[in-house]
Amino acid sequence: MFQKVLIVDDIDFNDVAAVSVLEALAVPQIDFAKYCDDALLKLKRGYLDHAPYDLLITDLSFKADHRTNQLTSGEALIEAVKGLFPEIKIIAFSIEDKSYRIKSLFDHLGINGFVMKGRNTIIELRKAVEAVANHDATYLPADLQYIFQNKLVNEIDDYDIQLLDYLSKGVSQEAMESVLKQAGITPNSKSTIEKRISKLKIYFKALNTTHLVSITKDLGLI
Amino acid sequence: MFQKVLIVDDIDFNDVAAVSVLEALAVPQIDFAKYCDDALLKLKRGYLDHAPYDLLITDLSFKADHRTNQLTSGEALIEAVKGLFPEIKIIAFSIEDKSYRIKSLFDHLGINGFVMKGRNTIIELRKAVEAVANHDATYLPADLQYIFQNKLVNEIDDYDIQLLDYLSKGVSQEAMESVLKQAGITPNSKSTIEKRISKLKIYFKALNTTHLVSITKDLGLI
DNA sequence: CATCCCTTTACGGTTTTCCGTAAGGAAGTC
DNA sequence: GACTTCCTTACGGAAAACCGTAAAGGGATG
Repeated sequence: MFQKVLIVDDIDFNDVAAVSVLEALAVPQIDFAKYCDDALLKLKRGYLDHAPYDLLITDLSFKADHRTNQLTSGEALIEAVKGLFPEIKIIAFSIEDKSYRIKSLFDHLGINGFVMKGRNTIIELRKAVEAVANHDATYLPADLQYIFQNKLVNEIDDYDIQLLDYLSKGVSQEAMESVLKQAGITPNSKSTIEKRISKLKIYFKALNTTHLVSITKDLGLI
Repeated sequence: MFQKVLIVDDIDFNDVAAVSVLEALAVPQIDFAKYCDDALLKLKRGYLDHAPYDLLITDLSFKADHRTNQLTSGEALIEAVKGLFPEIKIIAFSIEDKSYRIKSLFDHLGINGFVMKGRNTIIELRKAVEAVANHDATYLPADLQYIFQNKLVNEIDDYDIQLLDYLSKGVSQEAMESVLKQAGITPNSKSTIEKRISKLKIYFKALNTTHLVSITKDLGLI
C-alpha cells in the first residue's frame, strides 16, 4: 500500500471523506492541497526532503478565486507532475462523466486511475487505490469502460475539437481561415472548414452551428 | 437548534462531511437520501409519524442513473416540499455559482439559505444552519450577495432566457416566429426576435449567435 | 510514371442572418 | 384629442452561412 498520499481538491467537504477511505487502507501519511499550485509545491518539498509522495489523487476542476494561480486545472497539474515526477501514481477524481475528457486523461496524460464522484465514491475510491497499489495497472470503473469503445470519442479528432472551440468563442466561419493560419493549424481553407462543420452537424444531428456548439458543450467536448 | 435534519445529496462523499458539521451543532437526528424521490418519501414518513423534519439540506444537481425518478433536481424537490410542508426550513447546497439559478431559488422557491460547495463549505454550512435556526431569516454568504445587486440577473428577463433556450436547441431565427406563436409567447415577430437577440449580443459582448449561446451556457442562464 | 483514392481547395448560387430605417399601435400626459 | 414615449412590426439591402459541384494536390500501388 502507499506510504504518502496527496489529495488535491478545492472542496473541503471531499477531504473529510477521502481521508477516511485512505485511513481505512492504512495509509500512514495523508496530505491535502486546495490549490494546484500548492499541490505541486508539496510534491517538490517531499522530493527534496527525500520523502516523495507515491500517490496523487486530484480533482479536475478548481474554482477561481482571489488567488492567481499558475495551474488552474487538474489536467495542468497532472501534466506538470508527470513531467517532474514520472514515477508517482495518479488517480483523477471528478464529478464529470464527460467521456472525451476522461479518455484524454488516460491517452494523453497517462493517469493510473479515474474515479467519478457519485453515489459510490467511497467504494470506488477504495477500489481504485487498491488496484493502482497492487496491480500496477490502470483502473477505470466498469460503468465507464464504454468510453474506450465509444465511437464518438474516437471518430472526433483534435482538429474537430479545435474547430468547435473556436466556434464557441465567437470565431465566424468567415474569420476561421485566417485564425487557423495564425495558429498554424491545417487544413485551413474556408471550404474545408465548412465541410468539417457540416460533417459535425450531421454527426451530432445539430440543426445549425449554434445548436452544434450547444450539444458539444453539453457533452463536455469543449 | 434543529431536531431532525434531512440531507439530500447524490455524492456520498458529501454526507460524511455534512454529518460532522451537524453533529458539531448537536443535532440529534440526521438522515440522508441519495435521490430526490427518496427524500420526499422520508419527509412524508416523518410527517405521518408525528416526527416531522425541521430542516432540509439539499443539493441541486443529481446524476441520472438506472433508476427512474419523479424528481430529478433539487429545484423540483424544493418545490414539492414547499407545497406539502411549508413550515420546513430549506438550505440549498450546490457547487454552482450561477447567479441566475441561485437568485431564482430565493425569488421563486423561497429557500431559507444557500451554501456554495467550495473551499469553506464546512464553515459556511455551519453558519447557514445557525442563521436559519436562530434568526428565522434567509442566509446567503457575503460573497454571493452581489447576485441581488447584479444587473445581469435583473436586466435579463424570462423572455430572453426562453429565446436563448430555443436558440441553444437549434431553432433558427427564421423558425423562431412560428415556434413562439405555437408556444403562445409574445412578442413573436421576426423583427422583434432579431432585435432582442441583437440586444443580448451587445449585452454579453458576443460576436455572433453561437458565441452568445456559448457565453450564456457558461453563465448558467440556460 | 500512370493510376487510383482520398483530402483539400476553389467557386457559385441559395438561404439565413444581420442591421438600419421606418411605420404601426398602445399607454400615459397635458 | 394632440403629443410623447416605448414597444412591436415591416421591409430591404449587405454580410455570412450553407450546400453542391468541380478542380487541384498528395500518397500509395503496380
